[in-house]
Amino acid sequence: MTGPQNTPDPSRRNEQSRAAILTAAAELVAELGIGKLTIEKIAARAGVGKQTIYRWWPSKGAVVFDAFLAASEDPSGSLALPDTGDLGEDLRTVLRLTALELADPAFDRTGRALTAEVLTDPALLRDYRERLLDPLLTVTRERLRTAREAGQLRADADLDLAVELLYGPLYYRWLHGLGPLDPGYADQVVAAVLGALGPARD
Amino acid sequence: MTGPQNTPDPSRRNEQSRAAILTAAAELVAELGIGKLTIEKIAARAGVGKQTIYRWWPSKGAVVFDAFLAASEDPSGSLALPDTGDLGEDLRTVLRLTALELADPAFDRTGRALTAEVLTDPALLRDYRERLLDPLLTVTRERLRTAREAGQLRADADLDLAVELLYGPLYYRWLHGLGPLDPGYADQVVAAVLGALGPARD
Amino acid sequence: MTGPQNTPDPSRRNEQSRAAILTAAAELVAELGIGKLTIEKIAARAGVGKQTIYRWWPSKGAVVFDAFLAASEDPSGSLALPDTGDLGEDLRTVLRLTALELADPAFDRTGRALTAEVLTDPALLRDYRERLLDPLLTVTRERLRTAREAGQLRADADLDLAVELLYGPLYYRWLHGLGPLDPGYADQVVAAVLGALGPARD
Amino acid sequence: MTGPQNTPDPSRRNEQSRAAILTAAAELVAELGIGKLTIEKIAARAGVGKQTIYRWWPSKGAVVFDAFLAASEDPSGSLALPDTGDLGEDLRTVLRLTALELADPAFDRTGRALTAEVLTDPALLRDYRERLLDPLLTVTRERLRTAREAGQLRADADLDLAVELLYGPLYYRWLHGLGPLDPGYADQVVAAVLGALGPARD
DNA sequence: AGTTAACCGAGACGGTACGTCACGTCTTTTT
DNA sequence: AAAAAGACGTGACGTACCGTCTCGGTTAACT
Repeated sequence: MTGPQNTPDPSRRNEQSRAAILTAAAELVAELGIGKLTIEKIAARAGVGKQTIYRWWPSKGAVVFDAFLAASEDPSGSLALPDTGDLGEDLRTVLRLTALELADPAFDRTGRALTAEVLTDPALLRDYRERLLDPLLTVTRERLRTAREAGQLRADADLDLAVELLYGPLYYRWLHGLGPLDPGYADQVVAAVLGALGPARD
Repeated sequence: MTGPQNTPDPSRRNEQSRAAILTAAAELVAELGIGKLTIEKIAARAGVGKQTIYRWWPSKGAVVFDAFLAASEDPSGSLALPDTGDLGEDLRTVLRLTALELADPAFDRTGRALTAEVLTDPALLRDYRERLLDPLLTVTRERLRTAREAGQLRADADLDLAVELLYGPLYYRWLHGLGPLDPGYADQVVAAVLGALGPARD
Repeated sequence: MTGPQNTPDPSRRNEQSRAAILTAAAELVAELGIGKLTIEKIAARAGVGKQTIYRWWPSKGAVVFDAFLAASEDPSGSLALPDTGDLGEDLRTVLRLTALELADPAFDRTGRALTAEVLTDPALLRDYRERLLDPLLTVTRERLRTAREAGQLRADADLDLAVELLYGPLYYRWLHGLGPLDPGYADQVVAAVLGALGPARD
Repeated sequence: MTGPQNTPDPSRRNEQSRAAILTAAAELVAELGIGKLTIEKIAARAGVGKQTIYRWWPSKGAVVFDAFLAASEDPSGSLALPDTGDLGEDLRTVLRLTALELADPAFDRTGRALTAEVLTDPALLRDYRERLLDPLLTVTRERLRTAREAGQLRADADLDLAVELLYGPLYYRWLHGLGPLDPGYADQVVAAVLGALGPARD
């Protein structure tokens, strides 16, 4: 699923095997971390031949990534930010949730492993962008655009910059373990961004 | 060097071997990336026994990290931000340099590999914090503190937040390949931070 | 063909596939030897599904053996030794031809591979005996019997022994690479057998 | 041990591992035959890494052959034929023993497997010749030479031929399962050879 | 003529073994 | 005592084939 590189005819694919592999991968990455995870262990746990994994995925990282996606991808297909009319409130809601997820110890190991994998493998990064990151950034940007049109942001506010100012610091703090990722921090970041890009105050 | 845990008597250490190992590691990580790098290849290239590496370093990542440090650590021992009196100018200088380094394709592979390693190995992260990141954040914070005392930032500006607002977006953009890391972007970030935390405009 | 054990209805068999398989097997065994030969390669070269091979043959050796037979089996169905009336001359003719074939480098690899297969697989050995070896030994024995009745061999000559004295040494020399398999050697063997079992000389 | 091709420094070899490997190979070939025997099973049974096998032997056949040799090679270093002065008696002794060994069902499987391996692998055949077959043929030839000098064989008897006339038929009968390998058969062969190459009877 | 059953090509599947690589430990010899 | 060298047990790699199993598609033979 990760890449449409040169996989065989997908219509002949065994759906049970695919699901068993993703389940096994998800369990094992939580148990062992990605470093100790091996294709052989995934195959064994899934009750599947190794070749069945190699046939459909190009790398260990791709399997794990798919397993992660299978669990987290919004099945409804649509990702949406709240829009109460109050930009600050909406952004606080989103960033608080983001902070909460990053702060979850259960997420930490998997998240770091996946991040490391994604940063290091250009193909995975592309996939990650397309399937998770870009959609998130886009809906955020759209929420900001609505706000800008409503005069809640400066008319010349750069929305790409705004988005990175929102998520970048959280991510930075999380990866480097610089401090607590609590709702207060999320609020601080939102306040700073609004202070920087909100309507002129004089 | 990375882990001062329970290494043997360092006074008997062979300095030539140490240097050869770090040089070989640096070369190999540039040639192969960290994934294809192995202790055996480092030993072979350095003309050194494997045990000599295992004796002094706890992991492959630690060797690479040391090799990276040996090349980049400020030998003068002191890291400093410029202080021209104009905070904006000084921050632009620093962030432009940071952006320049991140944008350097030669740095990209090594930087990503190292980042992945560091994020994934708590011991390495600690080391990275102590020897590279914290000093950088500290000098930045100190420059901001000076500025705050000079009235160039709000009196209630949170300096930890400020630092993360500065570096976070660059890092975020770099890791995810979201856009160009050019001087203009650095300037935008600085402007936003000053807009958010600068003295009240009314 | 090899095993009439429990194969499906032979009337529905696709003759083109059968021929393509035997041809492919013969080519591949010459190119690769029997060790590197695989059912999958035969199927691929013959443009045939693997199941079509498994349906009709019990083992790789059986396919190869059939391929060999298809090429060498006397299609006239009758194998005969010359009978000029002079036993020595007739035996020399046969053994010289046998030596010639064994000495042919093109035969060497295939012959050895097939021999190894046959010696090792009792079912194949049975087949080999029935379809190739026994007929040969029988006609040889019959020629000797005629000669014995004509007084050219001792009346008490053991014909089974005689046959093995004729073929055994050639085979032994060939398999072990003990010396040249030339007409002279064939003649020597014949002379020895006639010396041993010919009519008493006193 | 089989081939001095490009193995590492033998002085550093672990003798315990070597012995364990040969023992395991011998046991397994008797239990499973050579076809079902695998390097992995040998390694597992011997409690040894696969690499330790690959380091010292070039092929599965070579290991098995070494195992066979280790068990059967005359440790005294000298192989000898009896010499009672009566050639017929001495040859009967040897051929009867040979027939006995070949007829032993316990030897049959291993012997056939080994023979197949040896016939098929030129390097193994060379080894087999040098270490087992040639010494046997040589001592036999020497016994015949002594007899020829004593006038028990024709002066012009070809000793290479004689040797092949002795062993060839036994081997032929054994490999093809043509008949019983009993002392009587051995005696018949000896009688024939003496009849052919013994002193002229008129 | 329509149905049915077998063969056929293709190739995915759960497995086993391959031969290689690197791990981290160890032993031997040299410096 | 540290170091170069490298054999060792371990275990994972990614590949090759095994023999079995669907899956459509043809191709007889039998209603």
